Amino acid sequence: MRDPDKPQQIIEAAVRVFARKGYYNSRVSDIAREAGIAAGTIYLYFKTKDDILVTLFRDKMAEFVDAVRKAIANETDAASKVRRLVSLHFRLLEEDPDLAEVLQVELRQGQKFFRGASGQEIGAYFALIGSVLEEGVGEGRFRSSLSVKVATKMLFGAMDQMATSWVLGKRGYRLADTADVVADIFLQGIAAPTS
Amino acid sequence: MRDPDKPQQIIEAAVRVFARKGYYNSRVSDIAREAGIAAGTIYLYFKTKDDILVTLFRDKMAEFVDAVRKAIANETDAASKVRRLVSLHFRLLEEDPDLAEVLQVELRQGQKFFRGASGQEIGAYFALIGSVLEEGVGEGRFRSSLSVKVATKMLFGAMDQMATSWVLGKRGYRLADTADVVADIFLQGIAAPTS
DNA sequence: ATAGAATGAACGACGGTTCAGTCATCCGTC
DNA sequence: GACGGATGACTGAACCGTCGTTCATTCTAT
Repeated sequence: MRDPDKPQQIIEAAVRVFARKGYYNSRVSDIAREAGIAAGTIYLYFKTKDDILVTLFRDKMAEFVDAVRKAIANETDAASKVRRLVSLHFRLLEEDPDLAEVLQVELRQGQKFFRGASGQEIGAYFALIGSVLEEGVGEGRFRSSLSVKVATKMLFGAMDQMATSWVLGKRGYRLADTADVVADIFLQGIAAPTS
Repeated sequence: MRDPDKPQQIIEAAVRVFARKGYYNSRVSDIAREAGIAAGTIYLYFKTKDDILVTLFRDKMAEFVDAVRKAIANETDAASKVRRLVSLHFRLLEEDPDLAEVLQVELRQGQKFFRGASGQEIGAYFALIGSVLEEGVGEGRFRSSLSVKVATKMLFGAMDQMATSWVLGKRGYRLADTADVVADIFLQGIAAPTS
């Protein structure tokens, strides 16, 4: 009988392999070996090699955004939500370095060549950040003149670059330890002038 | 006689082709056709396909960093330098959309798989940004407690994401028009508390 | 005439995908 | 309980199209 979570196992194997060698330098047979199955078996669960990457993006990003959404739901004010978001963003990547590698490095290729695939989920993350910022503007804590779109991209970009540097570097420090500094600078940047 | 700027022509052709299809989906013969030469000719000037990408990165990044360095040299205070840097960063990418596409999308792959190649030049850009921030701290305009390393990555990441969004989007607006907003938020974020 | 630049057809390696065969599991029959 | 056939997951060697790269030949400039 068909193993119901074999696709998941293949995805997990693919994350490890892609993290090590990158998508285009990974062989389907590498993924198969990593998953402990034959190359042909992968084609029982995925249409093509591309399909593996697309599914990986979709699953992992959706999971990621969901975790962040749940975590900030409890916080009461927008500033706290931003702090929590940054902290969790870093923590999630730090806890799964292979996934971090894949998301950080392959994501852009993904956005370009599998647009519809991951675009949805990335968009959801941007929307989530944007809604928090809107909330802060409503509270009067963030500048009323704030361009939420720009600020959203800036925060995401800042976090993303922190993560990328951490991934590409030797990982000689704890990424999550920088969360407060990042949140501080960003929050001060968008804060309403103290009346 | 060997044409002395044929390598340059090949690089320019490669930028256009990579922008269109991405590195791994581009054929050496595509680059040759784009450059109006035969495939074999490329191998008179470049050792391998990888070599084209590496050289492209090195040349273009060095050029980029140099342009920025020169532009900010005139400005008197650190804040103005930051404004000028952001503005030029966006303008340079906007003026050469193909290059923007390649740098934004392929750069990470590049950093990972051709590390030594582009790493040098990227590092130079980070160092340049960092030195401006140090200067601002020295002036007392930026927080004395500022983590320059973190702030550098945040600014770069913010600019990078603005550019990436612009590239991946329909380019329905002027990237350079957002430069002031970005600089404003960042500068307020790192500003010293008003005494 | 000669040198060296350019050509592009051909080569060979590579790797995604397929599919004929194997094997494990289940179920009906005796 | 034993047998055997049916089902379908799984295998992995082989296939085949795709390029990166080479090199014998042609072209061009001096």
